[in-house]
Amino acid sequence: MSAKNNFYITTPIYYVNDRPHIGHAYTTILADVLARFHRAMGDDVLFLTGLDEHGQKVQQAAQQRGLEPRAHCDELAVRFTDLWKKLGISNDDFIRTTQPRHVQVVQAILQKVYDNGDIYQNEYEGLYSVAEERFITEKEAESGQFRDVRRIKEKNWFFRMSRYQARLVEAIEQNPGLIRPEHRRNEMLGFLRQPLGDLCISRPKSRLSWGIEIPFDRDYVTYVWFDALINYISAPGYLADDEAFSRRWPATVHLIGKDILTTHCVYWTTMLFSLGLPLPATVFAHGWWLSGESKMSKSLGNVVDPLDLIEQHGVDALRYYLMSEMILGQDSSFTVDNFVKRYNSDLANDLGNLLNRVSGLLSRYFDSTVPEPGELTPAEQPIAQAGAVLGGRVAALLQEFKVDNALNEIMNLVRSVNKYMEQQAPWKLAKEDKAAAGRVLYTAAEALRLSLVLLSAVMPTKSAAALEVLGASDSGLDWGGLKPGTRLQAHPPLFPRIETEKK
RNA sequence: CGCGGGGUGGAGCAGCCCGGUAGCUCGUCAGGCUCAUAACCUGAAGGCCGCAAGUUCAAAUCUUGCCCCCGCAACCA
Repeated sequence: MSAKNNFYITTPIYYVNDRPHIGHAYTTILADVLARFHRAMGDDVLFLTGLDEHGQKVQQAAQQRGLEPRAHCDELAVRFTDLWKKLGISNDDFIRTTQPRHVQVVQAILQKVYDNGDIYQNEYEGLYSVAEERFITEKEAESGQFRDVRRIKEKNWFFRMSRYQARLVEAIEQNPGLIRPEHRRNEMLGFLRQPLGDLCISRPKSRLSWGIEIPFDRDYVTYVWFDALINYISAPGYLADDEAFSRRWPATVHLIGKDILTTHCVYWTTMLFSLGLPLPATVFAHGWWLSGESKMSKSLGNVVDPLDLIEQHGVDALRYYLMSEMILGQDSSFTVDNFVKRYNSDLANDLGNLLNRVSGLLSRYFDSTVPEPGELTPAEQPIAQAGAVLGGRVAALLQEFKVDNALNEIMNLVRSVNKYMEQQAPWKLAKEDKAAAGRVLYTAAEALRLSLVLLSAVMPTKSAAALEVLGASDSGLDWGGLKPGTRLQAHPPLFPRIETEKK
């Protein structure tokens, strides 16, 4: 048995104080695309996502709804898992921080870190908002959005994060791939130029009861982030299944939004240092979806619900749009207008229409059967060559998280096939030189097949459907996967054009 | 001088590290084709590459200064 490469990818575990929105969907789809691609390449994949269920805001959200926190979480958990099902998410595990398997590990880790001497008791002093019942940051206080702010002191437990600052800086400097994209890495290095304080990791039960009890002090529960981050190791079996854990850890990539960079690059890494565990290979922070020009936020009421688009145009179209439109590591603007444009030009006009052209011509002139490829002429060379190397190019780009570039590469092949069809005009050739027409149609169909195989990670449903039309369901990335003599299936348009009203 | 990223035809991006015809997708206009989902193909218009100075035979690309936009500045998920 050959050892398969471990590919362990995580999304953040989502905080259940609100229902899922496009941001959650994006991160999870991105992880899903990478997971599917690596599975197809034969890697041993663990794709983990889940929910972060403890903490103040969950407690408050539950209270407002007149529910017990657990009942509130259970209800929202269904919303998330339902959405993942609709989005075609192929996660291998789904962790909830209230699960015993997680709680046990968190408590064991707290004890372990405490025994290491990395946890100590001290007074926490900070600005406290009586109205919000929580500590707020200087910046939040300056915003003037909090009433009854006063400076108070509170006894708490602290994690000796400062002890690992030098080691962390060294790790980041020595490993350019640890934090990506690069400007986020710079951001963290800049942040770490300041002395790092210790992290307050407890909350007194008197003001927050919904959390994991600290094993050596029952008057406190664990600060949510200390609890939540541990999911990345509790799920694959830390302290529970050594064999499985050693196979999985360190994670290949933690996929996160840019808003939780510090928690992952500073809190989490120093926690791992304290535990004596290696750091993940990569923490990748993507940008945000903006609604037009402005940030998407509940208070602005401009949050896009992914479900609406799925119902209207299908999951794969949404997945394709999100993956192709978001430029690596940057913010992107989400508008229905852009969605429609991209759908029509890429999916309907270029890809779907090409399938129609090819299958229509094969139906008319070749009795819906894949013809013989024949001898390739100089006209076919560029197509065949591009097709042969495309898989490698896509893999290399995905390695760099350049999903948008990878999709563009694939669509370039599709576009070049449309061009090739125009130049070769198999609908004319069919009447004069049947073999030549067969060669052209075989080449076009084969390039299309390859494109579809590579698009499978992004559009699993539509790609599978189209490959079935070509009778090439489980074909690979080598040129020539399409077998002459195979019968084509009839099919409706793959991506019906979205008709927009004329202006 | 807190740290960092960015300003390229109407929109979104690439090119900048390793100076030398400014590229791609969408949009606009014209033409072609007619196998196809009014789809496809070809061509054109449209840019003093944020501003200024410098280095150089030559700068979007290197140097300096300035202007503007954005992110970070922790214990909030």
